[in-house]
Amino acid sequence: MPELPEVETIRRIIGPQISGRSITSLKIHNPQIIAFPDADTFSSSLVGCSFTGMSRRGKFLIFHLDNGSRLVLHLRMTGQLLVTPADHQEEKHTHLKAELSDGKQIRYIDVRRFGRFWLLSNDEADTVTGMDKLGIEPDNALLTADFLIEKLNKRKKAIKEMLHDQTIIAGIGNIYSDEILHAAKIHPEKPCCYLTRSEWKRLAEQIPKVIAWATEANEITPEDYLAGNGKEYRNTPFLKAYGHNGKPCEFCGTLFEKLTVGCRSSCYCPKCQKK
DNA sequence: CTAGCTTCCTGATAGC
DNA sequence: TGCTATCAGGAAGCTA
Repeated sequence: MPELPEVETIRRIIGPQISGRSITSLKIHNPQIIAFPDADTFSSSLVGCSFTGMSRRGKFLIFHLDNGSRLVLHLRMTGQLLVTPADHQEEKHTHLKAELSDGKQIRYIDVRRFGRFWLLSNDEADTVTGMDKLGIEPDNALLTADFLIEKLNKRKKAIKEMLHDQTIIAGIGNIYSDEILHAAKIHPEKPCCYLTRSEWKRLAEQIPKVIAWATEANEITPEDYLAGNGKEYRNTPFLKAYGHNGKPCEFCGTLFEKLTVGCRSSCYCPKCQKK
């Protein structure tokens, strides 16, 4: 379940390890992970390309190539991205392996195979990946109480569900919606149309704050990242709300309770986050 | 336009 | 011990 902070961590770790290297060969073990174009075209187009850098948009990772095309990856639930020495022990569920010009390999591992790759030539639009529909990044200065009110004030849906809507703010998933709502002291089930102005204001403040904090908490060396096979770096031990059912709230000591909101598990403090 | 439902997938865990 | 049921959840695609 990598969300924005985890995806950003991956970008910071992997980006410098691939920049300037080219792909000398590529093997796709499971074509299902290639969303566009077909696996054969994907493969033959990539071989010989050189990476110029890596960026991120919401939960999408974007590899920039020297011929102007972009390799896009969404990790969904269980995707893992590694740069490894050639002789690194191969993980189960490795679906793609690319040899790099420096002798290392890029590997994509995904237990549940929800993750997807796209290869966009330089004239291909973002409609192919759906990135065109993404909302603003959490650190965008446009993210104010007024922005949230304009987008969400009339909606009846629970605020927790709306935080997951990637077309409004990109990058928030189930972990950080719990963290953000706890930090902003808002009940996850509260319908958007009942939020007060001061609650919208707290949300607008806490969204970038929580995401920035989590990104820093995630910091890791490339060595430790590889040792954990690209999945054990996640900041679960630092979280303050997600998965804290039965544990005390850091603000008031009240025990967290569990709730299902829109088919998603949710932890909240019943005293700080009143409905 | 919104809302609700289903699909994809495997591994960990709970219950019997 | 060994089996089955449930849950984890991001996002697309569908219907109403």
